[in-house]
Amino acid sequence: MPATIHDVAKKAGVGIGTVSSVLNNSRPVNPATRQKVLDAIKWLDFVPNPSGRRLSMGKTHTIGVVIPFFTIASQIERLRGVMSVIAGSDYDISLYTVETVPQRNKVLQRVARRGHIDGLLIFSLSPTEEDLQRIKQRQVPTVLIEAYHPEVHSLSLDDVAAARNAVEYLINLGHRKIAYIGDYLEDPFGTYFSRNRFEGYCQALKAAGITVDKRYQRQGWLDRSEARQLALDLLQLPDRPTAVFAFSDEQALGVLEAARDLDISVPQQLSVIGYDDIRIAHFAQLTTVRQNLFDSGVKGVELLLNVIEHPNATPQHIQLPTKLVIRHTTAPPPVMENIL
Amino acid sequence: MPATIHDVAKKAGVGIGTVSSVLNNSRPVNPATRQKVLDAIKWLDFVPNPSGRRLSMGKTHTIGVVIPFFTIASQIERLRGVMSVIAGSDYDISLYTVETVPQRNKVLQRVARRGHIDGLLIFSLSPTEEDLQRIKQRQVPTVLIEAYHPEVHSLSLDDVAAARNAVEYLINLGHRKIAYIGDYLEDPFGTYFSRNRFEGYCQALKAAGITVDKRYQRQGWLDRSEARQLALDLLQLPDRPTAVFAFSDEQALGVLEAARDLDISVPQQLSVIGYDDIRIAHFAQLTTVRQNLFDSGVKGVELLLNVIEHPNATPQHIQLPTKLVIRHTTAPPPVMENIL
DNA sequence: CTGTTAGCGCATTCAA
DNA sequence: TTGAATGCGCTAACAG
Repeated sequence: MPATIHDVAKKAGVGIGTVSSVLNNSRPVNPATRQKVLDAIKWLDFVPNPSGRRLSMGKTHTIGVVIPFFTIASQIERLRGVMSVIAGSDYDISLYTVETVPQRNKVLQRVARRGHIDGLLIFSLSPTEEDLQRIKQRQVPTVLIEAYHPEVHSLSLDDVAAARNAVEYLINLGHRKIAYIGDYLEDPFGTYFSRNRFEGYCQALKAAGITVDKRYQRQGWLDRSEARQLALDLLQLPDRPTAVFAFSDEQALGVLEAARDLDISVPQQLSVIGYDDIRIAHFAQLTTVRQNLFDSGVKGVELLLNVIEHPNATPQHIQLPTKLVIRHTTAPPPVMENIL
Repeated sequence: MPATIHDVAKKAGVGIGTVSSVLNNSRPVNPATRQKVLDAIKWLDFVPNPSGRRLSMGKTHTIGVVIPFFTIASQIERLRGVMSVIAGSDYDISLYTVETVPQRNKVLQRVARRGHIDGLLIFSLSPTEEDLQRIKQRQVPTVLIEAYHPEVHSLSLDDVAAARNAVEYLINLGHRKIAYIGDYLEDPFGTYFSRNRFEGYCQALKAAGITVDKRYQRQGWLDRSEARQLALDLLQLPDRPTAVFAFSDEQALGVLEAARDLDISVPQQLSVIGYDDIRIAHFAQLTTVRQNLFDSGVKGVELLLNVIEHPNATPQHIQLPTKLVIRHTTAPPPVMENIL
């Protein structure tokens, strides 16, 4: 059995209060006594049991990180950002991945409460009204990343503008037949950004007087292989699009794979734009909307740590910048098309 | 403040022992009483405080997962495997990423003890003798994945054979000038597999009577951009290699990027083999040594859960299979070379 | 400056 | 079948 604070106290010939004091610097201790305690701690290889400490202090020193779509590279980049700041703090990270609705509910209903975690960092999941009531009632410090609710702190992107921007770029290159491959507009997790990106896509088309063509829209899971199937279908249309705007880099990569399957050269015959700028995007030379994913994780925990200290602060909503990164999967549409 | 077991007991008009009994099914409870308790629990939205439970039971219901090189895609795949089985258990995951030696030590010295976690899953980090003494002395159930020590349960690959196999494949294609780009043979974390893969590389060359040429060996961090630099250098050698065997897919991708920078076509002028078969490898059409990463995570926790139940089992060492996946970055060397 | 004690929330033992 | 009491390891308040 590991040593306890009592063992240390006995070994050092002092009371446990003194040991606790040197452990936490919670009150002045005579240097000589302190040294005795320190020696005992070292001798016994003592580290305080966190459960005892938690119970006593009513703090868990743990942050719950809730991540859906864990297969998606962008989530990992965010998590890396989170870990980089946590490593320098005295918090632990409890990881909750969400792949199904029951999992989502389990986390939000059972775990998201005081006594379990000190704060909750939620990626890409916008809380429902019901969730929100729970969170507020339980007073769990919460920060959303890439999600939004007016009453919860959040970091998010101006998805509408970013998507509109990307599609405008395609239009300026001369494209008219621009397809959209995205997530389901209404997904069971209650995300909202698919709607926003689609909205931006529509806005750009309308502003340019291009009719929004249903045939050029496809929905699927945030998954490369599914996007590939959708793109395969899309690219075999009699009047196939000359450009595709994808909801995410993962899906854009699926489109690139489909183009390769069909011997359609990119960007000569087909332009592709993604979203996120995950690390593979660079390798694939993908034109994409960059969001600084690592940074969003860093900023997210920093905000959460702040909220834990000041629980009653009014909700902040930080907009993270995006930027269109032009690489080599976009070009003007084939000339043939323009002549016809 | 959240409801406690006392609140439930009062609300239901019973003692806390009874509440605990229905919570844990630890002893028979009269159906009517049980229902009263259940109603109170639901009414109060009560979930037991884990710190209390932990302290009382001496179990944390938490598994620590230690992951170095978190930027590397292969680690994420393993973690996904871990999460997939944890989701169905009543364990939580505490994530510890290790990017520096102090971080490594902090985890192994402070966190790796009973009372903090019930078990430890360590990726890609072989414990030193000193680490081992600590682990054994503290009796922390531990499983290593892609690492090895005779006295700790482990899942690993026959790296030597897998690497030899890959290089033999290159030799059979006709290559003679085969370079190796790898991790540092002695890294500060105490991994060992870089040595093994390098050993396999050397074995294959020697068996074919090819001299192992120092000029064709490069070492760097497990990182794509660094591998790219190394490859840039390698490929500008006066008598440049016709094939590169990389320690990991990440590094192989760096080699591909370097080849692209230098307008060297793959596989016509240069063959490249990676290791891991991370998801990008498929997109990049990379020939690689496949290890089932997701599965290694699954098997790893399953073993750990088992060890937690049976702490005194003799150490198991499971060898995971590998397989050379031939895609489109390998081909016979350029004909010119053979003529000369 | 320091030892003692109460209490954090729970599981579990001992009585009843 | 159940209630009350004990202790898990710790922090913090209290008393000296």
